[in-house]
Amino acid sequence: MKPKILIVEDEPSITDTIQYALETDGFDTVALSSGTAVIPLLSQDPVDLIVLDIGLPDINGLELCKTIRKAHDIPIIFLTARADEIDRVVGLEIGADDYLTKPFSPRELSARVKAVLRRTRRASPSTMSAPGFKVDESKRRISYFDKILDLSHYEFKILKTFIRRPGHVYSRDRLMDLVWEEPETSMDRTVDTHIKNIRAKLKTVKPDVDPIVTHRGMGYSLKEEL
Amino acid sequence: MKPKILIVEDEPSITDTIQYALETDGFDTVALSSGTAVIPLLSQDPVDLIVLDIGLPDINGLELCKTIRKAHDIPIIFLTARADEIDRVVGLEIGADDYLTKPFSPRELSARVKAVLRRTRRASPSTMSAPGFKVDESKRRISYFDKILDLSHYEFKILKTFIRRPGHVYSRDRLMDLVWEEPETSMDRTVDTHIKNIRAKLKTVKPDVDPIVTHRGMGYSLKEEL
DNA sequence: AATTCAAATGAAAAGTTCGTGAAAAATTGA
DNA sequence: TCAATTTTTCACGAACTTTTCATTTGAATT
Repeated sequence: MKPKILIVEDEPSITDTIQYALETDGFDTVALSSGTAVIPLLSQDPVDLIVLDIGLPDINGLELCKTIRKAHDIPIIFLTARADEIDRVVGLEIGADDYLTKPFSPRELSARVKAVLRRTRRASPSTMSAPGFKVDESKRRISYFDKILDLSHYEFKILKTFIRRPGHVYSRDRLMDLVWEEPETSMDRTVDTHIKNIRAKLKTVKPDVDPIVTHRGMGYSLKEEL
Repeated sequence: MKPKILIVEDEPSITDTIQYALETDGFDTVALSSGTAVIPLLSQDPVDLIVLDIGLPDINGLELCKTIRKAHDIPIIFLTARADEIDRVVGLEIGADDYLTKPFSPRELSARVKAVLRRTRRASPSTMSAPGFKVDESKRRISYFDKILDLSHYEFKILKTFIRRPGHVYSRDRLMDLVWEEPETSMDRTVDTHIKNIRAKLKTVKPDVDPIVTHRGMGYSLKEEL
């Protein structure tokens, strides 16, 4: 069962190099030279990881990433020519799983792919986990120290988002983007209130710890360890 | 630049074996026979990885691990005599980076050390580094000699700016431009005060050096080397 | 050594952001 | 439809951050 990697890159020479390196290291690969074809492909051909050039000519890579993330739970590694784009990519706005700045060695890319897969593999088979948490996607349930939480729709989605990347700091805006269908809706303390409710529910299980960390002026994250 | 490995193990024969194996493979080693000495040592002598026997007589290995993790961002490999302790170690509670059950071959340990170092070197995306600094953009954390700094929003951004270009001298105005959303609000000693606070926090980690250099009449920069 | 002036410092004031409870609005489902 | 539940809004106090300012320190120049 080789993992399948989708490469989205408009320059053939780079695509070739990557493809060769990844296949040598035991991956299956598919390559696309345009961003618009990604979504249609994903819906019929599941892949395990996407290597995405954000400097594509036909589409904004960041937007594409958002779109992918809306519907799929696939790790994404970014390629970028400009080092200063990195902040937005890796930081709050998008949440890439990793990135590489051109030029890079194919070997390095392959190593990153392996690392990201190793990291997310554990998480994927429908029970993702962070300290004490288990997510059962099919039953739409999250348990916390083996106690099933009674969560509302939004609470579930927010908590799932946190669990997917423990330690990652999500701004309120970013959470809105990820969790809400229509993120434009003006919000005041909406996210805060949901966090409050989630915290209250977690507290009934473990009264002495709060696994949700507030980062003043930045957002919230889940503790990586208790 | 050999990576330095700290070995915490109470049985001298094992310590010797490990030490020999690791040094043969090009690592620097330090050994401690008691757990209580670990924290004091870490604060003055940064190491790259810890090999920790959880069956130490003087201290609970799991607790020690937690304590280390509180303040430092160092990978840990566990040694244990009892295979059934492993579950708790590798599972959610602690998050060891790897483990070995006694008896093990020194060669095996050395291989694991290399693997963990390789993995963690790359693990966190976006770790820019300057002398002793690591920036994890996604977790909004900066560590200084592996100690995680507790920084406010502006402190984080200012320090990140410095780390991006060690040695580069930033005027107060330039810093304002780069870090503040609305730089028009020019005030007098604002930047100075933030620098003061950052310095204070860095000092708690390394009291004897000040990595921030003042350039009279010009601005501030970060030392390129300590 | 004296002078000068930028920088460091401590402390207080001003300004933000968060957590919270309660109530209003929207949604769901019987 | 109506009641129950979920989601959003809002206002307030507490906690924390940022800014201001007066004073001291200290480096460079004379």
